[in-house]
Amino acid sequence: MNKILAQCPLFYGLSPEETENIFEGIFFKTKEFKVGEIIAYQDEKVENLMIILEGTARGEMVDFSGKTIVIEEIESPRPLAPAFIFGKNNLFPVNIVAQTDTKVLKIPKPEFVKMMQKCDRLLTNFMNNVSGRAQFLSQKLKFLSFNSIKGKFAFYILNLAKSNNTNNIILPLSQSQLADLFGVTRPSLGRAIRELHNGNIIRADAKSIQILNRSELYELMK
Amino acid sequence: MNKILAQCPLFYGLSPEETENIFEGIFFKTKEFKVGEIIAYQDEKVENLMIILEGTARGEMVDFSGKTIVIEEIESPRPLAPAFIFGKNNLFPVNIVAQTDTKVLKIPKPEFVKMMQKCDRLLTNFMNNVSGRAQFLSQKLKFLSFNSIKGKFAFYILNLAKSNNTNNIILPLSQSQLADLFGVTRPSLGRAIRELHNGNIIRADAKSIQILNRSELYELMK
DNA sequence: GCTTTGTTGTAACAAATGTTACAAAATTGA
DNA sequence: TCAATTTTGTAACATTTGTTACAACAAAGC
Repeated sequence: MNKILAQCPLFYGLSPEETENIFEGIFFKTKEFKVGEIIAYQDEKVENLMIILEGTARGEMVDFSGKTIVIEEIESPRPLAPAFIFGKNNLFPVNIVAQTDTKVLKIPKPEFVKMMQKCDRLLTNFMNNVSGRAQFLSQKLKFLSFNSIKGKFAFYILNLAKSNNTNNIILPLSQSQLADLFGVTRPSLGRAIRELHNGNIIRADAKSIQILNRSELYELMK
Repeated sequence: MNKILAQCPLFYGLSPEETENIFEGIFFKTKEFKVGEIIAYQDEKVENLMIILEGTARGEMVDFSGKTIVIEEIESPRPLAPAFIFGKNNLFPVNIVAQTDTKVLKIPKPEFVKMMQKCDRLLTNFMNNVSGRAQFLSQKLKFLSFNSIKGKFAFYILNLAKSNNTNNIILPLSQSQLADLFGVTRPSLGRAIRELHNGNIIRADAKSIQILNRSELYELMK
């Protein structure tokens, strides 16, 4: 088991011996699920840290109509919904279904707290995991907050320009991919780019973009 | 200081003596800022847990709708950007500005880790805080993913109906307030409600809503 | 009662974006 | 090289939402 766990983000940087040590005196169990079985139910309280040891699971979002949509695949060895173990509303956000036969490690929450107190590496790994998720969501929300396509595009190319420290950018994605990323349609994005070009805010030629008027771009992000 | 900290979410449930104890042997410092001074810069690396002991600070945040940027006030005693201390991209998400003269407690990250390992209450308090934020963001993002006004409204009233277990709902907010919540304009929301009414999906009379066709509402949420 | 204030209903028009469709250009593979 | 595929440019039209404005109505306070 410890070999498997070494690949898990929560146990990064820990040798099998250290991991062995952390589990010393800790109560935990493993449980197996057949294909299609539900590992955890939406809105069920999260009482354990669950780590997939073998197999694959998927998070199914069940909408009101009962029609299911697959959102995410969780491969071994990865924790299930780590951001929902603590917090005020610590319920599984979605149903978790076994996509193959799976083996799951279950550690009760108080036991996991003990483990983190024993090992600062485990503590920071877990923190990094949960915080990383909060940061990811925060970014995504910020991105959604630019309400126009031009605003999103402005934000996008200004970031590219910042990291390259230049006014000339080569778009690393096709317009279709960008449109998907922005959650808009491809022709709409194309039109937005064209309008920025015609307004002399950027010069756009296929994948190559030159920034002509930075302050206008900032303006669009408001 | 310990009296102040007792009011801070991270130190909930801890007596002044326990708090005293946790700080034993921990390196930390306090720093004071005048009105208008910048306490932390956007994109600056977060190396310390910072807690406002006196005064108020403000940061710019995205609101519920994701559309308007509002100024969030951070009053003492509260931690600054706790979700950005750990994680891969641990940079301050926004500028944090002193709104009054403020006094800030700074605890270096490794020292804070030590503190959490000493005290499981502090550990779970911190976890609850960060996880709570991830859960909050997750909810907001889900809400934003309903791209039409009708979809948002459908989601809203179905949730109300679920918690009351009925088809008859009294809206607890005015249309203006709802519109703000959804990040849309009041007439647009009014029109959406009217159209649902005319389509015999709901019966709407001022604040009173009756659900006539659930499956249509589910459909709108896609 | 009356006035004030806030809430709701509604309409005309503007702006932004989606939808569909097609052609030109670029890229890729054989 | 050449055909097939992907990417890009663009247009016409539909849909959604925002903007502005005003009237009807209700609630609250005097």
